Amino acid sequence: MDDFESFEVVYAFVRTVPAGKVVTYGQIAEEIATVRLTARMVGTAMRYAPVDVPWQRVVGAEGSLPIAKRSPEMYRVQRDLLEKEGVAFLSQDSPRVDMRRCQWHYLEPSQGNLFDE
DNA sequence: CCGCTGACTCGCG
DNA sequence: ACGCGAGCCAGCG
Repeated sequence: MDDFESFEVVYAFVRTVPAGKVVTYGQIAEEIATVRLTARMVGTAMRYAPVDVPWQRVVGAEGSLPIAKRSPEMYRVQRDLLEKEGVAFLSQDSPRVDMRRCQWHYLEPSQGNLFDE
């Protein structure tokens, strides 16, 4: 899988996501305007991500972990990595990241301080 | 060129 | 809340 030159921009983007924060597949596809991407393609890019790319910080819409359906082992790995970096999950059984606290925004989230915490 | 395949997402029952 | 089907589009045989 060395033909995915366009995936480099995706990897570069993911490398900017700080530990403890996450972004979604759709968000990446949306925020990278230099190349046309779909969430599915971002998924493929993550599957073949180089070792220096924190792939675990890319999650599904609403904080889900889409890999869970295809591979329970990978789900466990991703969840462990995220919890180790301090990412909060909504509950033990529900595999959902607390997006309100952990989603990382490349652009300004908005001008208003939302609910804060 | 055609058809199938996804670390996805959204809308509907 | 949850499964299902449809849309998505670059790669690959």
